[in-house]
Amino acid sequence: MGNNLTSRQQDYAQWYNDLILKGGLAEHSDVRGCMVIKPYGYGLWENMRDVLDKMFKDTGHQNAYFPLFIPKSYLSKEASHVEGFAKECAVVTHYRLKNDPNGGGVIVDPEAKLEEELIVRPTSETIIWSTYKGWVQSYRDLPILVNQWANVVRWEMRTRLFLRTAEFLWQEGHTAHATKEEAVAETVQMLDVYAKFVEEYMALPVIKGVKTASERFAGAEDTYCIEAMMQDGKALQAGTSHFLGQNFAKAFDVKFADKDNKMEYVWATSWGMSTRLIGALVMAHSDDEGLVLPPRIAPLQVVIVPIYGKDAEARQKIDDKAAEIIKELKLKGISVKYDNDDTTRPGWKFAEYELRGVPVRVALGARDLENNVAEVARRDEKTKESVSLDGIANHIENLLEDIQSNLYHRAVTFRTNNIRKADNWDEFVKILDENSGFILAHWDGTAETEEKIKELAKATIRCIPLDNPMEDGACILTGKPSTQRVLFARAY
RNA sequence: CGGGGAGUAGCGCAGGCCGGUAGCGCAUCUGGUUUGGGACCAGGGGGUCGCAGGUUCGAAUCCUGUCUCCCCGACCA
Repeated sequence: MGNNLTSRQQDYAQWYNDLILKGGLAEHSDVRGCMVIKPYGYGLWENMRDVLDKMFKDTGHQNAYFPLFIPKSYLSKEASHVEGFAKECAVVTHYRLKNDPNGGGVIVDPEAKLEEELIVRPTSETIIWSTYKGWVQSYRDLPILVNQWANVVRWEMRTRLFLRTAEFLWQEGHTAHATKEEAVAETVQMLDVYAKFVEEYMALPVIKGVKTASERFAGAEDTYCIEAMMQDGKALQAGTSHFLGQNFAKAFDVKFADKDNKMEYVWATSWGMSTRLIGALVMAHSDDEGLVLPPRIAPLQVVIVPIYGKDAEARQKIDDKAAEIIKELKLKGISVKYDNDDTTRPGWKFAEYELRGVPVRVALGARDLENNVAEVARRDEKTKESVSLDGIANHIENLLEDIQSNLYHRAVTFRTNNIRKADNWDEFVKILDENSGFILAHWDGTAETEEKIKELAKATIRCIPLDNPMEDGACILTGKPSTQRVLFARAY
């Protein structure tokens, strides 16, 4: 054996990198901080995208597309928004190249300087709200429920495949509403959509909550989030939904006449989920043998490996039986590959498909056919069983669902075992150092204390959980009174 | 952007201190035997040593610059 993967124990960060690269999801590009998403990784993204897209449409949203470039002046129209993004913007200053008169290849043509520089979108609120201004006159034009699938660029200092890249793929929903209540309801609804998607399809339990002021999106009144736990106990934000109040409507002067013919500013939301979630998926379920992918979004759900012998006739029988099984599986909408490539041997294939996280593997040999069985192996638990060929497609269909739910429950158990309460500073620090994971603790509610804790313990408030029970207590740092525990963790 | 490490065949690495024209394992190609957990035998191909300068009769090796990646910090989805 020997898959040359770094184990989680050895070096968690290296293990993650190995999985992404050797699992065939992505690789580094020639451009700093950018990655190439390979077909297998993109297949994963397509499945995630398709499911979410349907969920968006089922909640009344439509897709649209806005430009990659944003005039520089737009970004500065909303004060906290520009402050939040200014430090990581790529800027287009020229529109033409020319041959270097000194023979040094092509150079930027200094004659072709843009009058107004363009920002490559780090997010699209500004360009969208400047557009919405023209779309809204009356309450009858509302709500606007639009989503776009796009790439965005944030010039990050330090990048990691999927988790943080300079360019990434995402979706961003941007909605406009007549009332505050409606906008808040939309914000919460989309948070629920994300939570449902991540839990039911990614098999990853999340905690829904609201961000503190300092962790809030630049330009938002409230930022809601779902937080997931990785196997190293660190938190990863899996999706965000923002209630933007009237901030962008005011910045871009988007008003509407209500039923009483009074002019009002529009209420806004925005919400996003990105390719970063692929990183979360990898870190949540995979093991030292490779990727472990939830069946519902795995690019390939089942692989069938024939075990050939010398006998050509027996070989044909295996192919025929495999074709039958494949036909049945496809009728059930299950994706399946028959790997009868004769240049690699079965053992090699077993290891390879484990590395790639294919949920179910079926091995079929002459010996099996004699007994009317096949060997069915599940990736999540790495167990094998002999299954009768009669009704094997049904068996596999059930097995896929079982794997999906097992992954989810495994992740829930892990998270439950790694959420702890801390009632004073010593406990807090001890848990972070010895156990990691999430910590529920009291906080006095001030940004100063939050900042101090971050500085001292490198842990941040991930969120104030929704439906949080009220409980009197004392802040773990200052001892000042607090009415509820908030969720702390070290985070990606 | 600061600190540490690294770039030599598709992948993983040795060689470097002490300069003399590049090697190992895996992969690949051909032929054969094989096939129930990363097969074996025989033969073959593949590298401007990250890039650009410099020193030298001669540079993978020494010097300078530069780019990229990884790890740890500061910043963020």
